[in-house]
Amino acid sequence: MTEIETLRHSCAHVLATAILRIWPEAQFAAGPPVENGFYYDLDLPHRITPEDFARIEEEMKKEVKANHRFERVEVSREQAVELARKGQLAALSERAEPSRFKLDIVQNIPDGELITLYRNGDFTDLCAGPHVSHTGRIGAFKLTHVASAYYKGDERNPQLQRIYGTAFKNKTEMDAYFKMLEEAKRRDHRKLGREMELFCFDDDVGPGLPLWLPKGAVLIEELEKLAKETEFAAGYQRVRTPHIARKSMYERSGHLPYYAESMFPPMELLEEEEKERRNKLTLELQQVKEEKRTFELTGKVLSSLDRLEDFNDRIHAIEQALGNLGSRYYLKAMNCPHHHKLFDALPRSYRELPLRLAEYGNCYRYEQSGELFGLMRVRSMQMNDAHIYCTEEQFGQEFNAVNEMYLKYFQIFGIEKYLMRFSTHDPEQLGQKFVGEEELWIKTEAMVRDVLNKSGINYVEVPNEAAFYGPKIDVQVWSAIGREFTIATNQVDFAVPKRFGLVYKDRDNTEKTPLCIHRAPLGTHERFIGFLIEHYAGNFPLWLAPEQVRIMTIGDEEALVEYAKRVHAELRAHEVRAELDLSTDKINGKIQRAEQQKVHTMLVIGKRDLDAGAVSLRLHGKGNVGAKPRDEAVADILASIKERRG
RNA sequence: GCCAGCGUAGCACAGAGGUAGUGCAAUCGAUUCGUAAUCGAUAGGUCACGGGUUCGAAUCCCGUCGCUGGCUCCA
Repeated sequence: MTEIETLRHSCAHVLATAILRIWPEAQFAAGPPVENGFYYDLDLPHRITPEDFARIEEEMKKEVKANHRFERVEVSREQAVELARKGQLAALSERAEPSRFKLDIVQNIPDGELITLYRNGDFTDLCAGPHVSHTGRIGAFKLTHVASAYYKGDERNPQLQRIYGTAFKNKTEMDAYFKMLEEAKRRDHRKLGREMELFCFDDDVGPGLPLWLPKGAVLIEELEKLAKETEFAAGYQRVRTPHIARKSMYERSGHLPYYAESMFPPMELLEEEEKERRNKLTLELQQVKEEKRTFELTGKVLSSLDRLEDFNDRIHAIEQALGNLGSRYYLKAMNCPHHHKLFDALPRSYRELPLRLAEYGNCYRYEQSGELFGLMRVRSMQMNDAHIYCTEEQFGQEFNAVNEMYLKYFQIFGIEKYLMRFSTHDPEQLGQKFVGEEELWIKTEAMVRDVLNKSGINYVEVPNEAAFYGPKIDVQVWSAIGREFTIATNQVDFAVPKRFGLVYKDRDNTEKTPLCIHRAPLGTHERFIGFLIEHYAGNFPLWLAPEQVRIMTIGDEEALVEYAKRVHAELRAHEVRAELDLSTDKINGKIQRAEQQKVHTMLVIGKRDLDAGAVSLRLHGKGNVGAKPRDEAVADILASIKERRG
């Protein structure tokens, strides 16, 4: 535990002490330090609200001022259990009620582990420590919010009240922290998205379904352009698939019923014609089954079928046709099955591999309402998806190429703070959580690890987190307000192609099942753009900026306006997103507005510029950078856009 | 989905039982200006929605929807 964590952990004890002074009946569960502070979970009939904070903080101040020593006491398990039963853990003094959660926690401490208590003043808690020496060491603290949390994080357990707070060595550090939080809030993509008119939500459309305004659509189109160029150069082929598919496909893929809850409920269609067909098929099925029974019992052949397998095949075919009747269509929650179908649409040869099918696919996932979060967690998303079908021999190289593509993108966007999380299988759970292909697991994981090590990327390996069909790499980033998100993913799949019966004809004329790499380096437009808004604080580089150039005149003399219009037309002819501000505001007002709207480049044109055939250049956030000949300025802008520079 | 808080004009906010207010943005007019706000006028609201209490509800109560902070979840 770091020094600051220790301090915050101690503050959690002080919080518990204060709460007990006000509500002696409070029952405490766990109170650890967390990333920017600490919390304590408690059960209390009174619902604590932010209005109570002042009162609680008042009591906490008294504890800090009293400067009690944190005293460490080692006890045996029996002693700890006894104290919990007597209600003396996470408590001020003896009380009738046992310390319920502490009792449970004590009983779950593994044998042989040292059990310690910590005392500050008349408060005693079960705690492994460490703590600061005295409560007075807590220089500054503040309760921040109250939330609820399931005991031990398990949905089946009761919900407790969780009080969050933060603490620092001194007030200066705490003030700096809250200032930083304010700064982060200014970057919040939800706020900037509204202010910059990038996207919006509408109650009639539905929660988690973002609508992209023209300026946001620009970001989407630019990212797609980048992806298409990059993927074209890397040998990908673009495909397009529908947004819906029949239930049968998701049964085959294995996504149903496991993921049905995360999918929008199906659309059910059963038209007259289909009803008739259902009756016909049902009759036929009965007939074939009867014939099969007769065949089994007597060996007599009543139809064209004359082998048991033929009967079974026929029955299976009818059942399948029936299953597709009265069609249930699902909105796709992932693109892979559709792409698998495209792989399967043509006979494939080893000569075609690796086959890389790419699409910005629209997916729909019915995320829990409480999970929705701006653009970062939505219900409709446009995914930078592609599936690479390859042989085992090709896998290492393909996976590495994908990885390099990630790094290329990160470089373009200047993304430095990220973490690659390599999720692997758990040998204990083969055949249950993970497909039972031990050799392939070990082999592909070794290949992935090798790629990661060779590229020198910082990564952590997380066992037991892989997809059921193979190991994966998730790229984690953090939003302005500190939430962690997977921004991109790269997964190996050696199971689903088999379920789809995907095969290619190999050199030796045998049919083989390809490996599949699922990859989405730019994740979804929604999350990626949400992240970029915060990453750039809305100040997009020129090539991405929704409004790249704004031309504004000083005054509205006819010759000036003509000149400005010519510059404007020239830029637009080169597909530069340039706008013209011919309003009657003073130049200061025009600049103010353009700065607030985060227009990347401002071309100020006054009489001096007109006479010199120049334009005065101003860059958002950087101020006036001086005049330049008009041709030079235009050429610079075009070059910067082409090279995707700032 | 669960717990809690919040929904007032496009945006940021005020009003806390007696019939709706400010700033910015918008619209119209005047202003002609060299790098972050020229002046004036006008318009804009079923106070999220539905029900209840009351002589009277934006305000109090209940329900629904949405948002926010957490928890759970995240192929």
